[in-house]
Amino acid sequence: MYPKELFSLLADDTRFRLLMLLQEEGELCVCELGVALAKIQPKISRHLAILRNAGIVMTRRDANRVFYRLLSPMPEWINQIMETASARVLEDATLVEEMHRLQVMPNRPQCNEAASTGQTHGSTDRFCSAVKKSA
Amino acid sequence: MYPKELFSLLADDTRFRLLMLLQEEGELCVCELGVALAKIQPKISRHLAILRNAGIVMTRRDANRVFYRLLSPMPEWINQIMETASARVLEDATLVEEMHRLQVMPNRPQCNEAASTGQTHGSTDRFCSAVKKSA
DNA sequence: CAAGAATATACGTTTAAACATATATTATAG
DNA sequence: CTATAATATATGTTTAAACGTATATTCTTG
Repeated sequence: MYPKELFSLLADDTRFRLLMLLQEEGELCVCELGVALAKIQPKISRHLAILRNAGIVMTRRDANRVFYRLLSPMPEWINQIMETASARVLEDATLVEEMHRLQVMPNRPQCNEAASTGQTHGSTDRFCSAVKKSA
Repeated sequence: MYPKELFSLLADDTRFRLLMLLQEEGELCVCELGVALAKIQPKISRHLAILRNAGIVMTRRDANRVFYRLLSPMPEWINQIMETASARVLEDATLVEEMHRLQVMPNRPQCNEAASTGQTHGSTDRFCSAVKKSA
């Protein structure tokens, strides 16, 4: 990935907040991210798809939830930039509000909640990095 | 400046290259930047204006040339991000080509060339940071 | 003063990103 | 199988950034 591409990803507010949240929280599913950012679902999914196609996040399916987290290992230069950005972000109130919405979220899925409920139909918990080729 | 604003500045290719060049070369006038990037003058000026209004570059007038350089002192977090980016940039050939075009530029102005030619009409060499308020 | 050089901006157009709504996909539960 | 939940994508529209061309500004030289 070229610096310009990374900066384009970070220049959109929704994507920037998604990445900051994943950096702080580690792993979140689409509905959690939607609640935290208070944005409608297709908007969250669309921006997550952009991040996924850029190869900067990974996904894990668990039942009918999809959990997102930052690519690991992350290239060091990207890591440095995101760390610097997140240090700045911690200084304003937005992230605090987002994390609060998460904490009071009704029916918030615990990580692996469904996975510990026992098997149902198909097997779950597979990882994929899903970098799609551009058109 | 918020991280999102910085990333928006860096997401445009012309602005990104302008900043990388200023970081490597220290101070360059508009016509030098135009030659290095091989772009038409209004395009260079327009993007320099965006950088200037964002407060990330400073200008110095010398005769009828205007020299640009990075804001100093630069906020540390911005500095970190630009350093990380420029380390990546040094790995590809584009910057080398740009600096070569500078070296072979005909009538390339030396820094302070006109200033050392003696006074003409008005005084020059004033600094300004020129952060314009947004509409 | 007029002429010319370097830079800046205004204006109308083009391009690309983001959007909301609707619908498709994938998986679970019954 | 059907119904429902979570997520993804397709489509047409809106918005904002970048563009090229033309022109204005600022300064120097004579």
